[in-house]
Amino acid sequence: MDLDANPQHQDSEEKPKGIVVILSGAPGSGKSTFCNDVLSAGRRSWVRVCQDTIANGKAGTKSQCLKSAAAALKEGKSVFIDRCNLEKEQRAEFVKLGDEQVDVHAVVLDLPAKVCISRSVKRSGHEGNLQGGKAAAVVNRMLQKKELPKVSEGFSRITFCQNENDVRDAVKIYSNLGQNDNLPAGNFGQKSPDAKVQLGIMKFLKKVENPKNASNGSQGSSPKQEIKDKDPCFMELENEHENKEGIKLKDSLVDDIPILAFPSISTSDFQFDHGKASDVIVESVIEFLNKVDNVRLVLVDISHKSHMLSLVKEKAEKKNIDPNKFSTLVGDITRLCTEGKLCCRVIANAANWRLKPGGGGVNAAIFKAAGEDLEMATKERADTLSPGTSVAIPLPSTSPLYRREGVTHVIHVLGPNMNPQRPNCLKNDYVKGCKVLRDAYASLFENFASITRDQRCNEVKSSDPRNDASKRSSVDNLHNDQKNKRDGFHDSESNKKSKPDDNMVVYKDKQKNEKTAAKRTWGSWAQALHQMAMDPEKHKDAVIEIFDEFVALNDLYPKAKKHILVVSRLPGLDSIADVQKEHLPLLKTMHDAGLKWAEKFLKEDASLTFRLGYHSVPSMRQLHLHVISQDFDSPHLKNKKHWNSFNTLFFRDSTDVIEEVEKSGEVTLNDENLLSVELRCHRCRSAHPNIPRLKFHISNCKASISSTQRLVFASS
DNA sequence: GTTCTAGAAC
DNA sequence: GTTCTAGAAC
Repeated sequence: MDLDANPQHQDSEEKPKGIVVILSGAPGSGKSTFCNDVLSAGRRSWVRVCQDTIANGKAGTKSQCLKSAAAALKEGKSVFIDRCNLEKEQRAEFVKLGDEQVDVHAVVLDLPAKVCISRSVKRSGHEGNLQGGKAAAVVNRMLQKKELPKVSEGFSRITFCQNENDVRDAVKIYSNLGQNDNLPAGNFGQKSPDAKVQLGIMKFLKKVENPKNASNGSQGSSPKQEIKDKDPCFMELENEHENKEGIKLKDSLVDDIPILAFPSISTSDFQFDHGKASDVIVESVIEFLNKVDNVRLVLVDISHKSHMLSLVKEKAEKKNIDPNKFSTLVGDITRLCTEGKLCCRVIANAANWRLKPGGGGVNAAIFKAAGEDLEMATKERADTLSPGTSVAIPLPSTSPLYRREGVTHVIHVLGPNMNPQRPNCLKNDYVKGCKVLRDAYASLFENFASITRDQRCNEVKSSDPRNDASKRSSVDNLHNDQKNKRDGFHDSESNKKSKPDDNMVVYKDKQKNEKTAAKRTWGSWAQALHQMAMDPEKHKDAVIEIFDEFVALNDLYPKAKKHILVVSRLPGLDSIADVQKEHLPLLKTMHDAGLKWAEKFLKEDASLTFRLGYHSVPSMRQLHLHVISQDFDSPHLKNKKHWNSFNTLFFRDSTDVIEEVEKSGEVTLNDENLLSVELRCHRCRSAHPNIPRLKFHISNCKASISSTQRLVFASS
């Protein structure tokens, strides 16, 4: 059902409606190209109102744009508003151009930050004159304030484009629009509100957003108002220095709302009517959200053109369901976290009654992604499932779905079957069908609620060891804040708090022993640390301290002003993957040694900040703790892998490692895929297209480092 | 882990 | 043409 691709002809009696299309996108997102492409198709009389050129080819004001747009509409033309329009407030005046005769659309060019930055940086002679090195900073800052348009702002149609293909499709749709055509209303192509980059910062900025601006109620055109009226491109350039310190990450931006991602039940292979199913989903969601606070539900479908998603989204909007509590999301439910869309601990599976892998669709995908662990864990809990019920399966931490995505529970749900080819077909009995489907969702949500209750309970219990850790040293100003990560980007770590039951611990230990039996092999170049640890006397040049349990040495290729390694001397303990409970005293000794060095360096230079931790998958053999200052000011930091190995969850803070081993006897390690994620500043989380630009940025960024990391500062 | 370098990206 | 990345070899 390609609702959005087919223009609808208006009744010839009716006067054709005008359209205002408000483009929304960062510099470099392709707004001007979009307009020009549509204009050149020439099927409708369009006017492009561009703030960058409105004053005789030069930049003008918002009110000039409004005037010009209104005039064009009066002449029966349709209008593109070509300015960034990233924030609701910046769009509001333009939305008011709409009336019975004029529809207001939004086209959101929500392309990856990296793409916009690269384009902005390289462009020359762009009308807005946003070029060169400042572009990256500007684009990042603008994206942090991004508020995606909503129908409730007054748009009749919103088209979201997340990549070039989406843009091409949208251009096609508007290009094909004749003077007497209009387009169906609604949202098209939207991802979850969480899918955007830098959500954490955005949320924070919203929360504390400049109290000084809040009082801006003046109607006249004060100098302040004039700046406000300018397109943010300009504002950012003019105010860049003032704004530079504007970003401060705070604990308050962290939210820890349990999320359930679930597929639509019964509407795929079981052929349940989509209209009825979407009603049931929306009603069930409302009922659940009325009972339970502080949870989020996300309906997920892998297809961009999902009929179910658009139906549900439309109905949810009509019912005014808070989009923060319930939303729809296009994505692979088995890869939501690694795809950067959503990190949730609990996912639902549209299961079959035998609770067996295979078939197709979501069921096959989830069983495949979770591996044998899920099959075994499922078998322990249930053999079959009746329609209208669900069963929650705790996922063993050895499951790839747990390790990679942070999923702690899979809830199998069985809905009603309307497919005569499958068992227990209800033969079109939708009275019964709807009831069973309602029961299925109610059972699913109830299971989810009970899991979150358990997890919350365990989180309270688990807070103690951390306090112990912080008592270990006077300089150990470790932040014992919530561990939840701010950006939802690779958030698996915060998911590891659920306390497994005793059976699970036994099971996990067994798996671990099997795993350690197959040791990894190390190349010749990976032996250097091992050799130094075994025979430190021979390496006096690098070694700075020798004890029975460990040696400390200067990293041969330091990635920051101060970067040392504390290397264990225990034979056979090659990496953090080999660590078990018996190694806890060693880990603590190494941590204390690392802290002592950090303290020493801080006495020499109090401006430094340190982090102590391990690489999830080290390149060098022999367990070693990195003690590294957070300036990352070093010519040896040359590539993406270097950066990401210290600035993603690939780097495991020593304190967290100790805590996890104390609790569960092993450490959660994160995937090497993290080494290739996009480059982000460790302070303000802005994205950068390449290493040289990132390094330039971090040399200037003054934002404070996230307190979710275990930092060591100078004690004052 | 680094170095070297082809070729992609700019 | 220059910059930057990523894969192979060590």
